[in-house]
Amino acid sequence: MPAVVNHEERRQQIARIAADLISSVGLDAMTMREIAAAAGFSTTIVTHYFANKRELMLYTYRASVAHAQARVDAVIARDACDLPASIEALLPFDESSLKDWKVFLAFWQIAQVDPDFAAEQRAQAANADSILRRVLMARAAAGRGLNEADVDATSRRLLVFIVGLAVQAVFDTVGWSPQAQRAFLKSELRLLAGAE
Amino acid sequence: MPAVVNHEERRQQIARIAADLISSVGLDAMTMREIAAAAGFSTTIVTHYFANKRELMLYTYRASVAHAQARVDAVIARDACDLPASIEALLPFDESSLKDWKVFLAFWQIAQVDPDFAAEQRAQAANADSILRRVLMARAAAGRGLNEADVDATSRRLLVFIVGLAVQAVFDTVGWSPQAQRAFLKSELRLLAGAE
Amino acid sequence: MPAVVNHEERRQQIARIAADLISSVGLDAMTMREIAAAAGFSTTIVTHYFANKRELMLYTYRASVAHAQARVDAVIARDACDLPASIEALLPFDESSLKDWKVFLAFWQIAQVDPDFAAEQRAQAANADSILRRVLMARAAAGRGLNEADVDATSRRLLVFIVGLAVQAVFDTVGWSPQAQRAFLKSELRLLAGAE
Amino acid sequence: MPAVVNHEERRQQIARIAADLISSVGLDAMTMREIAAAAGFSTTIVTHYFANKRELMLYTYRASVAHAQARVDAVIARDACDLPASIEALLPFDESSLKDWKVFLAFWQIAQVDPDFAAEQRAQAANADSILRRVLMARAAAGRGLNEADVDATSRRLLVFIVGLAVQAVFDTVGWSPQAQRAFLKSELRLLAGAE
DNA sequence: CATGAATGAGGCTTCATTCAT
DNA sequence: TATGAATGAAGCCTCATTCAT
Repeated sequence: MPAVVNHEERRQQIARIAADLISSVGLDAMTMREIAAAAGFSTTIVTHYFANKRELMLYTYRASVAHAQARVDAVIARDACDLPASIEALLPFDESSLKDWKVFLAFWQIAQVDPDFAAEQRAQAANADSILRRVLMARAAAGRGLNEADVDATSRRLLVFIVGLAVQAVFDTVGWSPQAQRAFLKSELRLLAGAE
Repeated sequence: MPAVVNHEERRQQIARIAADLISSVGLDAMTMREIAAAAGFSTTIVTHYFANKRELMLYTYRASVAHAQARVDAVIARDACDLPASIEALLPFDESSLKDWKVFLAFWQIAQVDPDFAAEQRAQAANADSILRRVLMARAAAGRGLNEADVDATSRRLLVFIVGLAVQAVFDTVGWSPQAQRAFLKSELRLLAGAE
Repeated sequence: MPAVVNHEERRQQIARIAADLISSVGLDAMTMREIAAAAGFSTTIVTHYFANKRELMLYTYRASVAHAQARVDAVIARDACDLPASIEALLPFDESSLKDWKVFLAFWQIAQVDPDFAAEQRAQAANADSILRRVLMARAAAGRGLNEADVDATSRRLLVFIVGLAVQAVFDTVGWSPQAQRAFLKSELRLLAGAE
Repeated sequence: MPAVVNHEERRQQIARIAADLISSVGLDAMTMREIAAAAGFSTTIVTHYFANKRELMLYTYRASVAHAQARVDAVIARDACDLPASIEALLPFDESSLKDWKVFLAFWQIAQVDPDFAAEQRAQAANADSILRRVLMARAAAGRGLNEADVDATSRRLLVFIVGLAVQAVFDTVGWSPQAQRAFLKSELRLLAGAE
């Protein structure tokens, strides 16, 4: 009997290490060798679980996107109308989400010139947008907040807000502490509410 | 007397080529060889004008920042109170500014782990903020728009808005045409004006 | 299981090739490429077994020192009092020892400015000295030759003699044939014996 | 009228700088660039005075040999029979002669594989030998010391002694201070005198 | 006489990858 | 499944040298 190894689990483990390296030493320093060393494996094993470095990177990118998705899913499962919490789930509020954003930024560089990574980026944006829209619709249906006609524009505004804030927070974790982000978010939402 | 060549001019020429390569084939594909080939020079000449690839990259980054600065300076020289035009000057409205933003995004990946590039990023953010504040102050002094007390919060909001919008525009030039950006900006400014 | 290759053996094989190149075409012409070509391998394999060219050079230096050590050890194992044979084992008497001396001379240039190579040179000198002292002491104990009080001065004299002769022999293999070296050594030892 | 520059003087100046670099940072680090920088000149000027780096190196080698020659000439001019002083003039007794020996050792590496440098090395050895012979002959003629029949063997012995001692002194300037060298030389000469 | 510009060759090293075991 | 061996491509950089001024 061969050694029992959960294939998908291993891929996730490797991708997690890759993400750690990206956020700690940068995308350029994330070499196959470094990943293998950090995992305690031989170099060849990475090739065994991923055909390419490219595939590994795509997998890592998608994994980070999935993390964000999971975070916001958990919020919505609790309260489908909780807009502030949904947005917070998408922002770099804790170490884990900050790492994901660092991965995002790192891959944006590739997404500019690589169709597959660009598609992934687009999918991520579309997904975030649909999440926001769903929450906004739920709120509209519940009579809380704006009417359905403004959902489109508002979700778009919020996405721009989220991306802009997250980028700044990545580079200035001190100035953009969770509290600072929350306060800023609150004022933003107040502004939007007042606009109605 | 040696051959007459403007040293600084050559550096700019090389940096321009580097920026072109970054925005067209990506930062990773921007090799010394590629730059030299694109310039029609030998590989060694790049080292002749830049001690390192690192120095060349820093120079290229700073040059792109300077472009944006020059654009907004031109606007302010015309009318120090023109907030919409100032912001447009900072957004990826044309091919030239779009290229600059692509360079920014590319270097963000490095800025995450390299202190010098991080400093450059911070300087850029601080500079954009001070520009926005100056315009806002001028407007306040002219009695147009908000009072001075809100300048801080507003400039911060605008910067987040600009970054968030620019990032999206880089990845979706079709959806975020200049017209779309301008319309979005107008609604944003209206929102802010209504908030007073 | 991986391909069966004795790691240490390979390193020795590569170092031997390096030494061959040094003595045939010179230290400067001993490039990684040349080594790989001479070994019939790809360039990268040298890096596979040695982290640096520097490490490879140090290893090569040490290997040559070890050769000399092994030669003299063999002599002493046969007869711990055989001073002439011990000295001959340290001189460039045959092709093999001549090659070692060429390697020594080549690395002396580096030892002048590099601490690690300088340390290696010092260790080699100290080692040769201790060998000579041991033989001299054994002879004194056996009642053959000088008394113990003169061991220090004599070993020092012999070392100077060996180095001076070897250097000349390296540059004039014709004038300093093994026979010539042996005759010269004999007269030197007679001189020392007469001095008692 | 062109600028008055003594061609030969310039060559010597450059060679002196080259020798300084060799003894301070090593032969490998003695690049044309470094020489030019140390001289305060442009790189091209070195090429202007020396066709090749090779020519410059040969010139530097010969200059160092000439230094030693000059030192011993001065001694002989004072007293053609002063054997100890003649030998001291050939040993690394002061900073200047030590630097020359460092240059010698550095070029030995090249002399092993380059005919021209090898010829230079041979010429140097022959020259030192003839110097020693001349002094020994003068002493024999003056009735001081050995008879003419032993001149050949003795000069050869002394040359081996000088080279062996100098090499050690280069690597151990502390252990082989001028005093230590002088003492060692005195005992060597006594040994030779006693052998008669 | 002297310069900076420009070149081409080649150096070491690193990387992702494939192969044989 | 997992390994170390081995490869080839490509990276940056340095050097000595030549050219035009």
